[in-house]
Amino acid sequence: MFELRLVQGSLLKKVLESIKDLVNDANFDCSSTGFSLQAMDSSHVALVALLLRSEGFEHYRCDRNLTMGMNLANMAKMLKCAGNDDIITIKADDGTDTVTFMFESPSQDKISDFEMKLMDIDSEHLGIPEAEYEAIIRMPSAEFARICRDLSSIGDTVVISVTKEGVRFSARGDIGAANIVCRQNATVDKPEDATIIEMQEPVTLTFALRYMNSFTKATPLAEQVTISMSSDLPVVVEYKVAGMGYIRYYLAPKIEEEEEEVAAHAQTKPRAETKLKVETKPKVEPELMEVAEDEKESKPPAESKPKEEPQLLECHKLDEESKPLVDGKPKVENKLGASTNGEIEIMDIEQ
Amino acid sequence: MFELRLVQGSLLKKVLESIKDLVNDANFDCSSTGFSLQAMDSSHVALVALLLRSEGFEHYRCDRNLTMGMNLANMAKMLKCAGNDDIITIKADDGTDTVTFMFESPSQDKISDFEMKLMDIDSEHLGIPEAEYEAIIRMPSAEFARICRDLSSIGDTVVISVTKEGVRFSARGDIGAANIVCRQNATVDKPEDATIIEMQEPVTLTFALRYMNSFTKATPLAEQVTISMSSDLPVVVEYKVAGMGYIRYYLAPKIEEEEEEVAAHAQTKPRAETKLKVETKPKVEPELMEVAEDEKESKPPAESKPKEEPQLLECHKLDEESKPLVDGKPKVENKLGASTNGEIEIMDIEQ
DNA sequence: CATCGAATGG
DNA sequence: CCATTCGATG
Repeated sequence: MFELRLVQGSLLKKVLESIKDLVNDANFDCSSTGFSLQAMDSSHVALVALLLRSEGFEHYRCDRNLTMGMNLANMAKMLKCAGNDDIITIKADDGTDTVTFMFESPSQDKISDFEMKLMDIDSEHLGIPEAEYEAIIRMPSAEFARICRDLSSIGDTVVISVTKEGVRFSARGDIGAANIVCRQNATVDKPEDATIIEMQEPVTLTFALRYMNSFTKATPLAEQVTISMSSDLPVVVEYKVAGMGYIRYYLAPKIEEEEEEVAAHAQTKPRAETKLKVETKPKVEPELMEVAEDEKESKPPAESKPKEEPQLLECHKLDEESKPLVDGKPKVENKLGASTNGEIEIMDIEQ
Repeated sequence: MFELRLVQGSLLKKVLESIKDLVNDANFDCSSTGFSLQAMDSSHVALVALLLRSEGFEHYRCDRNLTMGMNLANMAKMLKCAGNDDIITIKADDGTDTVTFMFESPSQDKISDFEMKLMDIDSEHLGIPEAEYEAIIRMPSAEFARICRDLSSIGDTVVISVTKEGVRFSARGDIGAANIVCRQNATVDKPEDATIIEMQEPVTLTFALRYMNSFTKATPLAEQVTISMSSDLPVVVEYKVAGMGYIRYYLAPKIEEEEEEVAAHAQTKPRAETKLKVETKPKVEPELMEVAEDEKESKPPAESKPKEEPQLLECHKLDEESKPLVDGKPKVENKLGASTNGEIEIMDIEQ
């Protein structure tokens, strides 16, 4: 039996709004650790990783690991029926192929339950590599969203360049070219307005704005966004889910051409789409999740540190032999970087 | 070299929103006097005249008169990328065919620049006639917009009748007829709510609501609108741009038929479109611009008074022999009425 | 269905 | 002044 209860139901609503445009169907992995999802977008260019840790819920019970395949659009539809102040309970009994969403109004005067059929989804189980990122930008999520939206009206592609002075977002297209430069401004006493750049090495990468704009659907979840970049690695765009975990989006960079070429190119023919290639992991290697320390201190993937003895959890499917938990709150190390299967590879398609 | 800097960038954004629906491509005329534009709408029925005087900018530099052909939709797109509080700088270097829009966020933490290609536009250089208007209505712009919108749901055409008692806007169509009468109410202590009618002669004119509704896109620019009318002359709908100048829209009246005929007509066949015919002035007669006194006192074209020796400025193209300026702030009289070229003529098409 | 613009609330 | 939401449009 699986049951979770979330008093701040609006969080779950926002989470679904943040991923439903990118992914049609996906498996939610339920374990004693938490409620999580990893999925590629339908065109296999981007990847979403969601983690909602069990500690973030007011009630959380997961007798056995379990995978629930859901149509995210339908799930979002149902969650839209919850008031923003409603308490949401998700329940799945063993041996049924349905999940139930329960919504309690704050006053307890209205109680709804919505039952949804589960789906059997070919689980491409994804290994997400950890990396040391050369540059990590932390900035107001609304500002990032605005920049991506603005640049979309100029071109399809954004070039993000990080230097010590700041970060530059550039686009060009038929009607002209644009550059937006954000200076570091950590000195603000309002931390939510800060723009902070941690840079080991200058990095310049190119991305499809279409996906960036999908990512920014998560803006309502967090006032700040973290953008982690390394040469030739997928960018990680992370939004924290307050007190519970995160949504991370991964997007492979477009293969860089020479600057001049890029410019000329943009005006003559569309650029080839670079795909984020993730090896599908056929239920062999257990899927891993990170349990980070308190939100305020947790760092982007690059900086997560091993804390305790790794606890492997098979989240992909029910596993009768799943390993014992550590006093009910298993500490699971992020083993992503160490994984030999399921690496993300950059593959240049069509060129 | 040409450069202007406007601290209240939202003004420029609004200006473009006010004209981009009416005009596709247009030449901006840059001179030491200011930044201006005259253009007919794409169907040659209406005319827009924009003037932003150099004194209205925080910085204004125009070494030589210069014409910049722009696609207004693209320009509007770029300006949309400026925040409402941003400072906007427009720059054009000599010998380039591009213009650069720079946006500085109030905190200076974000600086954007957008480069746009200029176009070579057949400049129909328009002479705009001045006239003594028989009736001038001054009223809240929002109220005027509301009236035009409301009447659009009844008919395609508005009849505006000015009498001493007030102004009547009428429309009729398949579903019925509507009359909206606004009384003069100058007594209000809130001047922005006042409706003032200056009338020498009762006037009744008929206009296509479609264009009126385009004009009201300028409503956000000014709390008051001025509507100047004379028999058989184009109406002038003017919105002041605070501290800088104006946008004026000109629209030729439809040829009046007898009231009954009009009613019957409207229900049987579409009315012929009356076109605003403007003689294209092939760079012969210098284009003139009005430099009005302080905004609060400046009057619509009909009432502008000669103040000093007229100063002619060739704004259409670089003119090495342009006349000297009066102590750097040229006072230019509106010579529109005196112009012998480029008159607006009413021409009844197709009937 | 999706995207864009307008109106309203924080 | 910015953000969200709703309505309208292609």
